[in-house]
Amino acid sequence: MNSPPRRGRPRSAERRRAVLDAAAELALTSAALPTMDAIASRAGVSRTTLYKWWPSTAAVLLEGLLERFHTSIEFDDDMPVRDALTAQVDALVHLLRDTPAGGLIRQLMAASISDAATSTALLDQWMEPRRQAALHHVARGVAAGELHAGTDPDLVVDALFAPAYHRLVWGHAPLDDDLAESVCALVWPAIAVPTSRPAADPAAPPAPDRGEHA
Amino acid sequence: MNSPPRRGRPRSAERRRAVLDAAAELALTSAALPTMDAIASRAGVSRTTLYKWWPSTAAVLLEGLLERFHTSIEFDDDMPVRDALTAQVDALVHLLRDTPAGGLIRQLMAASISDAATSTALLDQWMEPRRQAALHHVARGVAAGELHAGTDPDLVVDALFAPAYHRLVWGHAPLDDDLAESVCALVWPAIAVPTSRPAADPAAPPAPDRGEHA
Amino acid sequence: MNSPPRRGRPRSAERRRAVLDAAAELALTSAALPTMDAIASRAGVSRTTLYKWWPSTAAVLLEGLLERFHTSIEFDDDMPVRDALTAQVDALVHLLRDTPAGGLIRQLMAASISDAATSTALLDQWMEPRRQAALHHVARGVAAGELHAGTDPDLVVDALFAPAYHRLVWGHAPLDDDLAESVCALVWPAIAVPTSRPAADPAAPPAPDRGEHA
Amino acid sequence: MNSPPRRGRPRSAERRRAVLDAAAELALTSAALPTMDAIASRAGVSRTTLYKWWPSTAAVLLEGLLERFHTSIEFDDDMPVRDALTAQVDALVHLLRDTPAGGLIRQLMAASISDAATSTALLDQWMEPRRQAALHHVARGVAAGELHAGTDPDLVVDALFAPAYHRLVWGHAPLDDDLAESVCALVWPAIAVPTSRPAADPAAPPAPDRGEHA
DNA sequence: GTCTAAACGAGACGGTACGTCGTGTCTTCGG
DNA sequence: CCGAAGACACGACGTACCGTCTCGTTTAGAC
Repeated sequence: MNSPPRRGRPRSAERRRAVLDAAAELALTSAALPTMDAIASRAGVSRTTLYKWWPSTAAVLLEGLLERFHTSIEFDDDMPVRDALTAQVDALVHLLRDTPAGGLIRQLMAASISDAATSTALLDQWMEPRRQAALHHVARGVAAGELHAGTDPDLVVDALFAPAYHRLVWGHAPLDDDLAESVCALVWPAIAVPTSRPAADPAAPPAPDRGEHA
Repeated sequence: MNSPPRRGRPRSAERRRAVLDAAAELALTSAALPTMDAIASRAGVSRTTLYKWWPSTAAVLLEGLLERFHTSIEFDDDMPVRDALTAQVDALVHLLRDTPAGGLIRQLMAASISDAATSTALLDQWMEPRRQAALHHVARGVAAGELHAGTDPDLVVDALFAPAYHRLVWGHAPLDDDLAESVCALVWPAIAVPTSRPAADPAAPPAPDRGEHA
Repeated sequence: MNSPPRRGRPRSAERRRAVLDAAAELALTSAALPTMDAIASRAGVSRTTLYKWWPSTAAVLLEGLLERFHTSIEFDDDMPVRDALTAQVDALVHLLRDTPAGGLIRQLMAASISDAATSTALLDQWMEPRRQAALHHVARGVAAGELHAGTDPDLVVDALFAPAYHRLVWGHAPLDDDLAESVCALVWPAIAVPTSRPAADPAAPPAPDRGEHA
Repeated sequence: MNSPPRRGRPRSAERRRAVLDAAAELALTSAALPTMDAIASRAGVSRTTLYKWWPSTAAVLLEGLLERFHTSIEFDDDMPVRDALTAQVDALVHLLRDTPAGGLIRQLMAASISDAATSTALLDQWMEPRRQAALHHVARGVAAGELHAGTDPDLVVDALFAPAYHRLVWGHAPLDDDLAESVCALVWPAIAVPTSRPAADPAAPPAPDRGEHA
């Protein structure tokens, strides 16, 4: 059951770390993707080693990115659906704006446009898990009768997340603190099933929808 | 009022055309940005001439893009606001999906991430005119009382356009024919002032939902 | 006998001067041959004009050189042969060392090595006139019985002039003030017919020839 | 005492050879200095490699030249001084006329005029060793009382060698078989201490010195 | 005085070579 | 077998001059 009796010198974990860190630092201090040369010399590692374990700088960057931010996806199923979705978008906004992830994602998006392998990897390992988590909450909402049955989950999820990426890439507007909340508020009326409570007060019901998240 | 008495050999319009066309063709048949070398030889033009008029391949691509699609922005002020916005988004979706513009925009977005000059140019000359046109319609709607006064125009415009770019870049979902309509429908309930129709149903007003947060 | 009835605008003498001067100045302030571009802009003349009148920078330089130093060749036939030859060599040494001619000749020699046209022009218009003048004096010496009849004039002339050019090009030793005199003294004993002086001391004759010039 | 434990891939000797040969061939079949491009493609070597080891085509040429003709300098101290010097000049004449060295030297002289690095290298590695060897023989002659004590060694050496280079560069006269002998004969009477032979005929001595070589 | 043909200025253009940078592969040695 | 060092081929970069070309604009002498 244990691994086969590995022969030869084992791979050095320190060097892997050094490479991932060096790549991230370089990516964040320059507009363009770092070069293999630069990563190698910054990490104090030979180019040979680099090419042995990663096919491109984008691959290095992606591995570092995923390792650092592998959490930040899961959310409680006990949360109200709207809160859960808002929290996810909000987490993304903070990630993109306040952590190195934003810079790395920018570079990786650029790389993925001209490189199919990067594109696939980035989609599968970064985007899809987050999309699936969001889709899960949407499905939960539909199942619970909180959301209209005809809701297009993909569209809703894109509508929620796209503005954040859009502003990250184009830079024409800031990633505000309340962006997540605002976007959810913008989408919610169209998908939420009106709660059939006493309905006594026509003005009240909608209010709770967002009063507590602002 | 005529042009100044041009000295020297005039610039060749044919060569300009050949370059713009060659660059576009190359960009559309390969994943990565074409090289200056490739554009020059494809266009039958010397590299020197290329560098004389354009600083980078992205600049060539952008000029060709703008020249081909300089229209497609203007919309009738007599249209209902919602129709006007939907038409704009729809025009973008068709441009990105059914014309070379989609491929060119992808490449240019990638380039703009690592090159500030391209970023500025693309934003100013492609994105801003379209954004302004959309903002104009939103303002018109607010002025006419069709949209809530507190509407955040930037957010609304981003919410309308971002999904299309998002799908173009990530490719995780198609640019459907009805994407524009769907996105507008998703956003509309949150921003539209309820028409004083029979007004029989007091539960309808999603409106109060957001009047105060914009 | 007069020139044909010239039509059109005549060539500008000022520009010709400006070009020749600019070329010489540039050649003297840089190790390498000046470029056509540099000459043109320095002279305030268009490149077109330059190419119209001269095929290369070497041609410009040569024309300027010849114009400036077209004299400095002729010497008196009444001078003693040895003095005449010494004076010629001395004139060359001063030209190469104390005037711009040295720098120009260096550049032109370099150019002539890789360009046949320059080579021919330089040989015909610079070297040959000087060689012929020297050969004339040698022939005069032979005719007057001052020099041995078997003297090889070409060899003697080369022996006299070569050291100066050699030092100019290689720069391993200076062009001394007394170089001309020293070289002549070195060659003279071998070619001079001994004057039938008292001839008392058979060992002495060669010594005085160079004792006083060394 | 052995070499340090060489790390990395060792330099390829074949490529070095290929480059040196290609450069020499190109230099000999064209008037101008070969280009780095041409050398690289002729040698089947990448331009990068070329630039890694040599800063210019002149450097390549010089290295090839020195390697091929690194001998041809040393001469026997047992030889009579005059014979030794004549042999040296003769060796140079043959080198310049009958081997590729002549062509290479021409190109290198041209290059050295406009490039200080080439100039220094050519002087130090080609000219100086030969000059020193000649100076050695002259010093030997002075020490042995064969040459006048006041002889200027630099001048004598230049007088001996300059004519050969002069004719190589200017091409106005051929490098004859007997050039070395003729030049030595021309210089000898001025520097040789008369051998105290019978000294019977005071008029004869100079004559034999050159009578037979003219 | 025109007329006119050459000289001239400005600058676009196709080329060739430059020297550099980054890539990815290969070769050799040491841990 | 891992890793370091470094040679190497390749492709693109952006620049410098080259020599040619195509315009428009002088300008002095011929008519």
